Amino acid sequence: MTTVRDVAKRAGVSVGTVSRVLSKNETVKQPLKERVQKAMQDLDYKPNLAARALRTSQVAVIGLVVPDITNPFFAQLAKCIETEAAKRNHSVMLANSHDDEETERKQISALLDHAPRGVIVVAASDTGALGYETIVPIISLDRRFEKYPLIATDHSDGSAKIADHLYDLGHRKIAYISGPQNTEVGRSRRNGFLSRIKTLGHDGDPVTLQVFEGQFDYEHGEEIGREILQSNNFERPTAIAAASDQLAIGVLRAARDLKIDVPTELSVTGFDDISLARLVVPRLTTIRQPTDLLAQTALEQIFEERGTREEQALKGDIVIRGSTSPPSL
Amino acid sequence: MTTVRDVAKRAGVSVGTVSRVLSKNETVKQPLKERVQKAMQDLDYKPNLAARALRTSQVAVIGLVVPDITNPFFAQLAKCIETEAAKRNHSVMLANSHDDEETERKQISALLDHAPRGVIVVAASDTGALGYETIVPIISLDRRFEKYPLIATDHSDGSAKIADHLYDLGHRKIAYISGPQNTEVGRSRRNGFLSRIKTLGHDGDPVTLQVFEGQFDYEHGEEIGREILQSNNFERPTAIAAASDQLAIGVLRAARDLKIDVPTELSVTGFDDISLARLVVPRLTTIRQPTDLLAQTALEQIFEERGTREEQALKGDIVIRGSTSPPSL
DNA sequence: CTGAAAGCGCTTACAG
DNA sequence: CTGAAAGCGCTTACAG
Repeated sequence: MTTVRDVAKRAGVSVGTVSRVLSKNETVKQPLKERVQKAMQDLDYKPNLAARALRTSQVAVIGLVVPDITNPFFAQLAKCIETEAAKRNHSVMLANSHDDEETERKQISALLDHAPRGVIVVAASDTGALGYETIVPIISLDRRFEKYPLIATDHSDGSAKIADHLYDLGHRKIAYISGPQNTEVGRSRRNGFLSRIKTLGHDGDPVTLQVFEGQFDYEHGEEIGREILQSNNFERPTAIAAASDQLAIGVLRAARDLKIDVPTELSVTGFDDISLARLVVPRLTTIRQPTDLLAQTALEQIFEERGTREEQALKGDIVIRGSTSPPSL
Repeated sequence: MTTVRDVAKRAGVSVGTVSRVLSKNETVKQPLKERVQKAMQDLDYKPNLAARALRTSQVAVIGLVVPDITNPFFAQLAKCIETEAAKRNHSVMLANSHDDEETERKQISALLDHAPRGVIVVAASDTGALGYETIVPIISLDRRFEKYPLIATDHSDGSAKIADHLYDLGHRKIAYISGPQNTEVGRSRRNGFLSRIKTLGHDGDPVTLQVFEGQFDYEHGEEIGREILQSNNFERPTAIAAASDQLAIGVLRAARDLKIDVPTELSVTGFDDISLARLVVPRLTTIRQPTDLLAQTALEQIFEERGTREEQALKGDIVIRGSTSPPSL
């Protein structure tokens, strides 16, 4: 293991000087700097990160806690965060909360023990809390954790876009499958959708609306989808808007099982635009969450020097694909 | 920040003793030990991991490099690894190689700088290499990295099981879509399938076989699937075995587009058993990779003290679902 | 602009 | 069985 001492010796300078060129401190003059850099190269010097961390109480790591990395949307988010962190020469420590508050608290705590540059949390629920203060900046991503500033897609706006789209197509009997109402995302998406539909129904034709609730996953989509579609034909909606792509894909599966054709007999929409959304049959109309931008913004907030970290809501765009069409008469 | 000194002072012992109860060194007698533990609790003491790392040249972290965390199989693997690591109070540092050797090398290098307990690599390709030695144990998972011991499913055995299944159902015109042949997984799965089919065809009815090659992803499955299925009916195979679930799901999509019913007109099989496999329409017959066991074994190898790290091939089971049936006449 | 030196918080031989 | 002390490799005031 070569150390600053070895480098200093070879370059004929003090360890302080070596450290200063390492930290890109501009006070070291050109000729000396080059000599040191050459010595580092010759010796294939790599700084000991633990020693640096001990001195600076800071390690070039970003902690990331997600409910479940197996969820395609969180995987997408994790990938973007890793990419953004790498641009700043930071590594990412990943932990799953398994949608459990207690596990979440422990995971965050474990990450904080490493003294990371910051922690990004996609919260398991609304009520999770750390229970103590920390100097490490914490940012909520997609789903708010405790009091920490949230970077997220404007769920309400996105859902309203879906409402507009379905209404414009002519749908007047619509079912909405919301996410869990004990989460902010679940509520925002639902409120955004419902209030827009109500406005439209008030100003124009009346709209018949059914609302259901479930976890954001495939299984609930399939189950609730079947429930909705098995009601007799007269009551059956012509469109189902789901609060996530996974829910929507579950609905597609239920429709297929019941021999209900999408989109001729039923329109289906999702939210997120996971990569699967354009692979299912038919391809899913949905709201694209700007994952790159979410990740980028979250990282920016962490590296924000002036301590003015703030909430940010980013707009998502609607992506219209084959799963929606005008209702058949 | 409370330190060992604070704890020592409060407990009326030396810092050495505090450190010894911390490291579960059994030499500290019961009464003293309890006094120290009480002091730690009272002061809410948390050890400084950086300081510990500096002394021991070791941090409680497992590095994990995957080609792309967005790939559902790797996400599954990552989740299991995180769970296993947590059992040993280790955190996981995640990096994506984006299927690029150069990035992979850099990512592994960056992880090694943190002096982790071990690094697990799911290689991007066969030819990637680190180019230098390290004392940190490195384990290849699923796809071999350089010379490092590989923990993987017995791909050849799994593929042979698929071959048996299709042959037993009565398929005699079969297409195989292999993964990239510059990867060991790609080759093992292909060889396992082809050699079993050839044996069966030799001992029993002859089998007509077409072989294609692509990346392991959805897009290639769809593209190659379309190519296969658009050949005139006479030549069209009655079954397509794909080297991964993602490929198989792409094939399902192509079949759907071409109005070819699965399984009545075409049987389709995958490999991996990603969670999506039981959600597509129809549900996919595939080989279940024992992800928990893979993760567990990889971790065991890393923590193997006696330095006798060894290769291991774990059997995968066939999961028969709706995407396969006897060929129609 | 550069060097000498202190010290971050821990672990671990070394005594006793 | 426990304490006193050295030292891991770095960064950063403090001098000069």
